[in-house]
Amino acid sequence: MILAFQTDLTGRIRQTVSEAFGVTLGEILVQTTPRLDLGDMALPLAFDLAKKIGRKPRDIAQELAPRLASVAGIARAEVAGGGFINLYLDRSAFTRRLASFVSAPPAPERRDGRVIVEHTSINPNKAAHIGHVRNSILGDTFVRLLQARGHEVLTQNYIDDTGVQVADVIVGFERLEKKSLADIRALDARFDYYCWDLYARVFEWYGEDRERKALQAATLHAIEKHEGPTAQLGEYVAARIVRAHIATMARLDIGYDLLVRESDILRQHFWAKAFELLKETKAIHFEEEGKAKGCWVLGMSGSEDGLDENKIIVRSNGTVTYTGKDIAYQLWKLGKLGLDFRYRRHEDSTPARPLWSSTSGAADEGAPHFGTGASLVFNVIDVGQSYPQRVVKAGVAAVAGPDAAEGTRHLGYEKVVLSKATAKELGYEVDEDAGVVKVSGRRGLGVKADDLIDALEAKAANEIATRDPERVAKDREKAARDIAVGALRYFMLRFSRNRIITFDMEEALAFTGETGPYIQNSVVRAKSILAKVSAEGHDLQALLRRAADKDLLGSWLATEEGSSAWSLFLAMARTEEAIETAVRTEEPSVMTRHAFQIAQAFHGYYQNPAHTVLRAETEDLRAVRVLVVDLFVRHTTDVAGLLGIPIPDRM
RNA sequence: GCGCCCCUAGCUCAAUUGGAUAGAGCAACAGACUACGAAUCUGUAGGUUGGAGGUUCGAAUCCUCCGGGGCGCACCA
Repeated sequence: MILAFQTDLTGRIRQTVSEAFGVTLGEILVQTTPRLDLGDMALPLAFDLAKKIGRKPRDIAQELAPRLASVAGIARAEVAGGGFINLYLDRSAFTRRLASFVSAPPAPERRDGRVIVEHTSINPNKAAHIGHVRNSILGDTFVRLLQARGHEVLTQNYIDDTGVQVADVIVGFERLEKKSLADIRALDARFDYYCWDLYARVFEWYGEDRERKALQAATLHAIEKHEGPTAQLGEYVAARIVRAHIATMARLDIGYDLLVRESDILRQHFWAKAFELLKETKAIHFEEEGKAKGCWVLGMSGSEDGLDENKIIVRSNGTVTYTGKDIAYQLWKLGKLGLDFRYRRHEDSTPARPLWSSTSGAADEGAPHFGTGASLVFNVIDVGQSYPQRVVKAGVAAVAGPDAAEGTRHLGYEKVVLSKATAKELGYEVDEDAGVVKVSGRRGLGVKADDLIDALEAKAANEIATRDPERVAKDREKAARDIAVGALRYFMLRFSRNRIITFDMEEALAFTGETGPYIQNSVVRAKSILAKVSAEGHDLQALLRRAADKDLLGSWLATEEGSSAWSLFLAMARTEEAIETAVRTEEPSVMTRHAFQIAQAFHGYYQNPAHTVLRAETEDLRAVRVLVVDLFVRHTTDVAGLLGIPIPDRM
């Protein structure tokens, strides 16, 4: 609710400054003050103005402050420091505005143009691990934030079902285990876990005899040709693993609208079309000599980032590289390819969350048209892929122009490594000199996503059992699931994207301090207060109406208790701003900190025994306290929802 | 060699993108349950922001140099 307020405010400031100094201001920065007793908002604009009109910042501030004090919603304005103008809000009016906003949040204004977010995109050859979890949680949360900003979002998960990683597992099944499709179908072990081990074994097996590595290329070729038993096997294995990944991510409340399979990109001849476009626009050229003789290369020298490099797109044997396929895919996302997939409903589609898949078979009737193009595309891919992502962007720029390239965003994030302690705990051999341990799919080294979630659930169930032994098992399990999800999502989001996360089991399992469960706990407590007040015969609605009185609120907010509540109100009002910042800076961690700050403000308020609702000295006090708790519950449930953090009934 | 990222309290991270006295969590220490559930709260201690220069009203943030660590620069994906 703060954005509309600030828009009004900056409009008035612009007008006032223009009248007083005849200067038109650009962007007007509205900041927070270091401490609440210095005011609720701070304006550093006198510093900029000082340069423009050649006067001292403090003098300018002195002159402006009294004029701003008359703006609606501002109680008073003071000059502080070298020339800050600090604004004190009309707490009563602001709180009433907040209350109506929170009890009936307006739908965000719809923005033009569709946004595509691609995330997860795990190779379909083994179980998901913690690195993938970071990707998916980051992407899913960003989707939620975009939607909260009014964007229409299409969430995609790219399935590289014709890649070498799948081929490796197929080599394992065919050569190492001598299994047929029927044998594999009959496997009733956890399939993604089975393949995790098999994949590691295949690399050991390759290592024993160099000749064996040739099987990888042959198998890949068979899969790409989409003929014969090996290709059938590849299709089956990839599809089954994808379903395992979907199930894993569903535990974290992560879903998709569309799965795009690389095999369909090949069979719909997306690349052939993209190749034409790249040639037409002279984005790529044929290399007659030198290192890349006989290849089609994309020149990067003319690109904006000034890289003086060439990237091979078509090999001398005529096959296209992954980067080339990615350019085709990216052009499709932007609606610039002129081709579309056919679509079928996926097996894991539900009425609540429809899921579609690209297909080269028959299209389902009534399937949506996903290929109409997006104005903005976010690719959630680890930061190690920055270079190929830049190449893709350069290709897009050449074919579709600078706007399309600008709409192609790499939402990069650093990797997740294991702490030494956790690696040891998992039974891996650890080099004593190493500070951390890198995960390695080839060596089967890493923490599987489902194992991690299981561990979190077990720990949460344990905690509940010690605190609340009477609790029935079913109820306990549901709460444990919610807590596990809250803990994991918060943990993966609280770091900036460019931070390497050193994953430590003990740290990830923590439920105290700056964690998801801290936020969940604050809301659960608040809800239990409301339930109790209601159970004692108080009418919550009547109390809320009573609290809405302007004078009652005004005088109470001036008290010490009111100030404590005020800091909470102000924090809640800033949610809109936090969402805007998180989306603009493409940094979801902004939101976790914001949520934590709100929860912390509430804990600070309600923990004070002098602020008890049940034993309130007067009905007026009970009324305003109910207002605090009620607003907090409603609002924080929504904020947690933006982070994908569920609120259990009890915990 | 070239490019990108990181270095902030003992540890893990923030700092509204150049703003006020650099803040949180964990760990440590001292307190608070006869109080709407203590997964909580209150307090104490902890800093030459890797180092040195520079830019300006103002620098953790921008520039230059140096040091330490990580990643990328495939006819792999």
